[in-house]
Amino acid sequence: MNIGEASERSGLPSKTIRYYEDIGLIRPERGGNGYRDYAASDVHKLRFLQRSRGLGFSVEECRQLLALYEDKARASADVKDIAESKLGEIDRKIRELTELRRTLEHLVHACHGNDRPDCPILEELSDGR
Amino acid sequence: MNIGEASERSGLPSKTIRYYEDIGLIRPERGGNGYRDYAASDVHKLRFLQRSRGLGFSVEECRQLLALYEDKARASADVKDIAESKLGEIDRKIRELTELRRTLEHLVHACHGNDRPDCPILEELSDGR
DNA sequence: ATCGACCTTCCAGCAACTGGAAGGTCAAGT
DNA sequence: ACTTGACCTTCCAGTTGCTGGAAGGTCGAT
Repeated sequence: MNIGEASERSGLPSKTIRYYEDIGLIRPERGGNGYRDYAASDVHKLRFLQRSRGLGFSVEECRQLLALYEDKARASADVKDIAESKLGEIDRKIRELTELRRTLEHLVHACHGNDRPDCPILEELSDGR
Repeated sequence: MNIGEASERSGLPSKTIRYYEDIGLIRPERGGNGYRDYAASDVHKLRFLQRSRGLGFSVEECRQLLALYEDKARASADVKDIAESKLGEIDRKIRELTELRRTLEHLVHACHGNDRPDCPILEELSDGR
């Protein structure tokens, strides 16, 4: 199947699929006309990539997960390790954002938001009390 | 003052300060030797940038905030608008990450994490039940 | 004089794509 | 047979916000 159909079936833009090939994540066959020719198993991998990227795994982590996925003798602990460290990262990000949110909300509440120039937000950014 | 001192006082790496100049956020004087020469007001702006970047504002938003900061006739509502939309963005990100966290945690819990190959995480990534 | 710490510019690279140009191919319609 | 338009190809450049390094100039102290 051509890249357009692989794109539709995997939910990834063609550009992204070509990019994934560039960085060695997939290797589709080529037809006599030079067109890429995707097998069902390629589409399967693309969907795998689409989902794992969507779960916040980096492309490099996806590469590892894909390798584990294809290694029929893998230990599930290896996969779990990756997922757990990603979970930790997500937790860290959520904590950071929540902290940010608190600060910003505090500032927004303190600001009158009228047409006069005095603004606690700018004051805070300026002198960082 | 030289860039090294401006860096220390603002908390921004020299590289970043030069970059901010490149993209037109600040314009320090130059000494006879070609060295950048930062006034106290420049350092003030750099700290402003350091704080607003830290609060999650993009460089372009920082540019707007800085312009408002320098416009003594600004309306505080303009600043509040920017801050509020940023707050909305942060909320969206937190929601997304929380959703991600839930899915990932579910998967991690379902996986035995032993040395056998069966792994619910890979299964989910593969067939996306 | 010379050393090290500073400063300068420029070029390249990170992640993970995305956009566009220039051109080849294919299937359908006339 | 010819043309149209949708598809495909490669390659180059841009995005965001820096960061690293190379090659070279300058400064202050010894």
